[in-house]
Amino acid sequence: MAQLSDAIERFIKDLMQEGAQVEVKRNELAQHFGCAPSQINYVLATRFSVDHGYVIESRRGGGGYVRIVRMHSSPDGNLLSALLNRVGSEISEEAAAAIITHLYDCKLVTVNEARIMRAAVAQNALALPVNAKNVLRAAVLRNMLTQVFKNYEGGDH
Amino acid sequence: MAQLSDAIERFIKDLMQEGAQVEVKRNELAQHFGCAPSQINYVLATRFSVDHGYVIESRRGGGGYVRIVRMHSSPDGNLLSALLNRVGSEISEEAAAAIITHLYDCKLVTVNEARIMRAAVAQNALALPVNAKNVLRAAVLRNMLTQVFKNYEGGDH
DNA sequence: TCAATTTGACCATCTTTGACTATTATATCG
DNA sequence: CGATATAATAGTCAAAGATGGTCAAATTGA
Repeated sequence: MAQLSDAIERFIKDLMQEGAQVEVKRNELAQHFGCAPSQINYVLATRFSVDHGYVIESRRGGGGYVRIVRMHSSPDGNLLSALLNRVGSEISEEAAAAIITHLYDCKLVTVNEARIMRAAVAQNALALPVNAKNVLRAAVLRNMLTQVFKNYEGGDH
Repeated sequence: MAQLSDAIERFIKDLMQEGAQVEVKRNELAQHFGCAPSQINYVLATRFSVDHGYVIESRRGGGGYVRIVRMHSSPDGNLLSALLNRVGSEISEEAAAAIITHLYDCKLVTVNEARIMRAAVAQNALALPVNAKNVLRAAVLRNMLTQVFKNYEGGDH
């Protein structure tokens, strides 16, 4: 069997031929392939993860959707994964600041963006026991990093 | 399927093109879209809340109306304290996002900065029980807000 | 056998509708 | 004229509908 997941992956990538993002209805797609809706999530999780260079956005309820966004794939293609990896599950304020500065040095963020990011992961932003702070800081930083690498073409929000 | 709520939101915003306020008849609007009158209230509540920068005024009875007023805030020193106040000790992701969008509308942050900020306060950035998330989110947001206003006064780009 | 895939039951969130309530203007009655 | 009934609006809230998400068990293919 030609691997359902592969077929769905192919289908989505074809849809993305032009444009860095595509929007689908989970249920419609599932019906198109005659499979369980959650199969779609499986494909997204295994073939369109951040490590694969994609970000998924979705919305539930009436008029819901699933949007697959392809991130920059320039020389910085692997940088995100590398950085996310480096951040890991917890990180100190200093290390976080260093990573942010690195982003700035690479011209991936502006001075102001860097400042905002540092503010988000500063000690006093996290009112918790220190070790917990590091876990939290890592989560916040990972989220911001992913955002920085997103590629919205002409997108607006 | 064109998302009734989105269509109504669009319609109202188009009406507001010129002018900071617009007045409509709830029932007429509902009839125009062929929906229940309370649908209008839903749209107003979810897309024209105070956090989104709007205020709703209305009057019942004969000649009744619903007036949507866009708040305008100047980037003066009071806005920061107003916002910090609004954030308080805890805040939901939606409210935080709305505040950030407001900053963007006021040209106090760029699109990218706004995106980074939203990412920093997103649900999945905070791996904790929900109520704790709100407290944390408030702290992170307050820190970023303060930073944004520092940039503004320091003026440096 | 084992890892990848597929499915299904149950959960979370957003939207739409409708029944019931509250308020205000206008017509009517004494 | 003043009190009251009636009509015209808008508001609330909870249930139903429409999507998407999660997780673990079942299945499959190498």
